[in-house]
Amino acid sequence: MEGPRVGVLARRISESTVRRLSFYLRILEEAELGGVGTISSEELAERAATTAAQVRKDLSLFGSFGKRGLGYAVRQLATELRDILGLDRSWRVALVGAGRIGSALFEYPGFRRRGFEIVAVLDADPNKQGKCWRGVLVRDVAELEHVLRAERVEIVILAIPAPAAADVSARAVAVGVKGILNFAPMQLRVPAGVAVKDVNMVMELEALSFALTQAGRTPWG
Amino acid sequence: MEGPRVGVLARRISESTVRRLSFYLRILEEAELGGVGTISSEELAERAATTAAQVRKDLSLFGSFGKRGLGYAVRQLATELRDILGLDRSWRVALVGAGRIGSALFEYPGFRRRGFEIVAVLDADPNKQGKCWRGVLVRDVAELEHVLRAERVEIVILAIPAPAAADVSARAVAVGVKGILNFAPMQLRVPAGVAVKDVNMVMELEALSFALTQAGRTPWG
DNA sequence: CCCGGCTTGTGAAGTTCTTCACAAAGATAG
DNA sequence: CTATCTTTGTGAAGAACTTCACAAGCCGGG
Repeated sequence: MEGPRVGVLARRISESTVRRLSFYLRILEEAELGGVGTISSEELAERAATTAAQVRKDLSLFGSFGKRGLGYAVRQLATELRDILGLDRSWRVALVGAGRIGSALFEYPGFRRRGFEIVAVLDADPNKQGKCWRGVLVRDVAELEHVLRAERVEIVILAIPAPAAADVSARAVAVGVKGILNFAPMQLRVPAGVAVKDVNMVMELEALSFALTQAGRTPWG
Repeated sequence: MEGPRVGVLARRISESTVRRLSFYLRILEEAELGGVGTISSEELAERAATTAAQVRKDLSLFGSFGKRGLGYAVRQLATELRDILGLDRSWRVALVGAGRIGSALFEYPGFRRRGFEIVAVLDADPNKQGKCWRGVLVRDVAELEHVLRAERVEIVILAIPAPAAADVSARAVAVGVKGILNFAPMQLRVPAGVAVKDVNMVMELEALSFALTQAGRTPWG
């Protein structure tokens, strides 16, 4: 009804834009809960800690969703963004690594709320295998290929130590997984067409350390 | 002995550069363990999934650490990078939120290994308060200011739900904390001079969802 | 001691991302 | 119905980041 979606996507969308789109969506959903019907790029920008021009530019990459003089319809824009981000469906996710981080991720309600369903859990430790986590059996990581296929897994979360990550990643890719969320502190090598996102908490702390160190070294600290 | 450190830092260092520096450091430490004495920008680039020119540019922002015709001395460059990143010391960290994520973070050995010492844990839940985690008492978050001051905390990790994050963040900043690692899915507002890093796992999954959705929509999927 | 091969450090060019600024268009009031 | 006010969408300008390309410097061999 509005601008075309698919055709527009010839241009490459930057990672920062995608990150902001996620952010806008979260803000819109909050606003909708608060009963807000319409929102301007200015308001959206303020809550997302960016500029109004940036908001409009980001959205304009995918179409024309606003009304001049009025702003954006909150509910409609949220729907558009969910559609753009591929969140208008659910994703079948496997969690590899049933240690502390894996277990925290499994219990985290935010994933399911967004349609990411953890349909399989795997671990190399025999003591963890066979346990049942809220209806999901913890399987042997040796069965990875079988489980991924049987459960039609699309995204794999790696919550395992670095040395094991490369192997598991390669095997997952080999059976057709196209998305990996990697918590292991190492760079995964994947063929083109496979998306990897890294979450590296130590690196984030190191960036803080750098910032704090700089502050101490510069006069405007 | 080499180029000056402090003087060079007039120019702003981009976030991506800092991220890569952390990465280089990790690679160098691996190489050192492997007994490698010298490494070229080319090799470093390959392992960090970037380009040789990028590596040299990043490093050149802080000085001249290499030898032409030879490369970089692994051990020496690692030391330089630790110094640049402020990792030649230890940091006193408080963890707010003793839930699943908080507990996983507390147990994660990577933090301590890099000099980030969790010297205080706080939670709002009376059932968790009073417990002892490896020698660290879980305190009431109501005592935040007192604990942060008493323990001389420099960095706070927020592993609490979004609604509580803004309040705790403001109180931490008020007693002089200059660095915050935020796991809550919300944008914190902090005054200039305070560094915030966000870790948002749902957003990372959403970025994967976008990438996978795009792949399906484009011919070169 | 000199020469050829290799690798750094860095201006310049190229690319990508962000901000500016304004025409176009819908809303509202009179 | 017109005038005015608001806000979008978007070329163009500007800023930031990356890649190129090459002079300068170091090493090892003859």
